[in-house]
Amino acid sequence: MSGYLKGRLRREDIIAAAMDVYREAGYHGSSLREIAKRANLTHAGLIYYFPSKEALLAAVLERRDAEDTEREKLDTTPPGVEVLHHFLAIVEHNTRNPGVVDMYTRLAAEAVAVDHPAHAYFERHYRMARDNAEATFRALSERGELRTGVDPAMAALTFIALWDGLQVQWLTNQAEVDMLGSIRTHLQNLLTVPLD
Amino acid sequence: MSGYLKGRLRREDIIAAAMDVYREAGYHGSSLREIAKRANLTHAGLIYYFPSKEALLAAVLERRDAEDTEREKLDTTPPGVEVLHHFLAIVEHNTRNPGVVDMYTRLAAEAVAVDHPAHAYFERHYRMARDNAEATFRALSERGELRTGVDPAMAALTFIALWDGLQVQWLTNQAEVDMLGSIRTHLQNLLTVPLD
DNA sequence: CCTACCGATCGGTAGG
DNA sequence: CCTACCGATCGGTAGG
Repeated sequence: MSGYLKGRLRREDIIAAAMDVYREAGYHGSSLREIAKRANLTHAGLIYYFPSKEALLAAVLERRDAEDTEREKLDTTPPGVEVLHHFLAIVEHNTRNPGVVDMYTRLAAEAVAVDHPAHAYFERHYRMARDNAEATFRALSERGELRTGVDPAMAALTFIALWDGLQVQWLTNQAEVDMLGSIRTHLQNLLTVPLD
Repeated sequence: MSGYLKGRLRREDIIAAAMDVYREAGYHGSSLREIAKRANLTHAGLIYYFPSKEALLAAVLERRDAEDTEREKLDTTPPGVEVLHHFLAIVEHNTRNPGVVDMYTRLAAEAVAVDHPAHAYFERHYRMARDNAEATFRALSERGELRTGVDPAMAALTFIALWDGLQVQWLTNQAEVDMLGSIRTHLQNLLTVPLD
C-alpha cells in the first residue's frame, strides 16, 4: 500500500469521524481531541493531516458536495416537472440517511451567525437551491403547468423554506413526520398537472 | 428603592444580556463571563443571582413565554379563521423584532440535540404549536372552508415547518425574503374563503 | 456581590 | 504521527 493511498484513507477516516461529531455537537461544540479519538489518533496527529479546525470543516463540506452526484445531475436537467421529480428523489434519499441530514441541519443553523466559518458556504448553497427552484417554477409557469397567480420566485422561496423546516421537524420526530408526503402534496397543490 | 426591587431589576438586566449573547453565540457558545460583563458584574456575581448556566437559560425561556401574551390570547380564541389572523399578527410582530426571532431560532436549532438543556422545552413548544394549528384546520374543514383533499394534520405540520424555515431564510436575508407575504399566500392557497 | 482560585478543556506549536 | 507543552478560557466554589 503506497504512502499516498494510506494518507488518503486516513483523511477519509478523519472526515467521517468529524461528520459524526459535528452531527452530535455542531462545529463549535466539537473538539479536535474527540474527533481524533474516534479516528484512532491524537489531536496533534489530526493536525498533521488537517492544519486547523477550520480546514477540517472545509474538507467535510467539500466531501459532502462531492458525494452529491445528485446535485450534479440537477444542474444538467432542463427546467420542468422532471426537476421536481429529482427534488423528491433527493428527499426520499435523505429519508434513508438521517445522519447526513442531521449534520447538515446542525451546521446550517449554527452558520446563520455571520462570523461562522461555514457562513459563506451555506449562503452560496441556499442561493443556488433557490435559483434552481425559481427557474423550474418559471419554466412550468410558461407552459401553463403552474396554477394561476402562483409567483415563481415566492414559490421557490416557500419550497426551500418548507423543505428546511420539515427536516427539523422530521429529525425531532421521525415517526410522526411524513417529510416526503408533505413536500409532494405541497408541490401538487401548486400544479395544474399530476405530479406522477 | 427596596432590596427586592433592586434584585428584580438586576435579574432583568442579566436576562436581557443573556438573550443578546445567546442570539450571537447560542447557548453552548456563550460564556457566563461575557453575559456578566454586559450586565456590569463579574461572572461570580451573576452566579449569585442565577445558580448555574442552565438556570439562567431556563429564566430566559420562561420570560420569553411570559412576554408572549399573544400566545395567551391564542389559547382562548375559538378555532376558526380568526386564529389564522392571530398567527399572521404574530408573524408581523416578529418582522419588527428580528432580535427575538434570531435568539429563538438559534436556540431551537441547537436544542435539536437530545441532551441540550432546552430540548424538552422546544419539544413541548412545537407540539403545542402543531396541535393548535391542527385544531384550527380541522374546524375550518368542518365548515367547508378548507379546500377539498387538504388533510388538517398534514396542513398543520406543513404550516409550522414553513414558518420555521422562512424565519431562517429571513434572518439570513431580510431584504429579499417576504416572510409575511409568503405565509399569507400559503394559507390562502389552502382556503376556499378569502383570508382578509 | 467581589477576589481569588480550582480542575478541566480548548486549539495550536515545538521538536522529534 | 507522537509526547509534551503553551496560553486562553470555561463553569463553578470558597470565603468573605
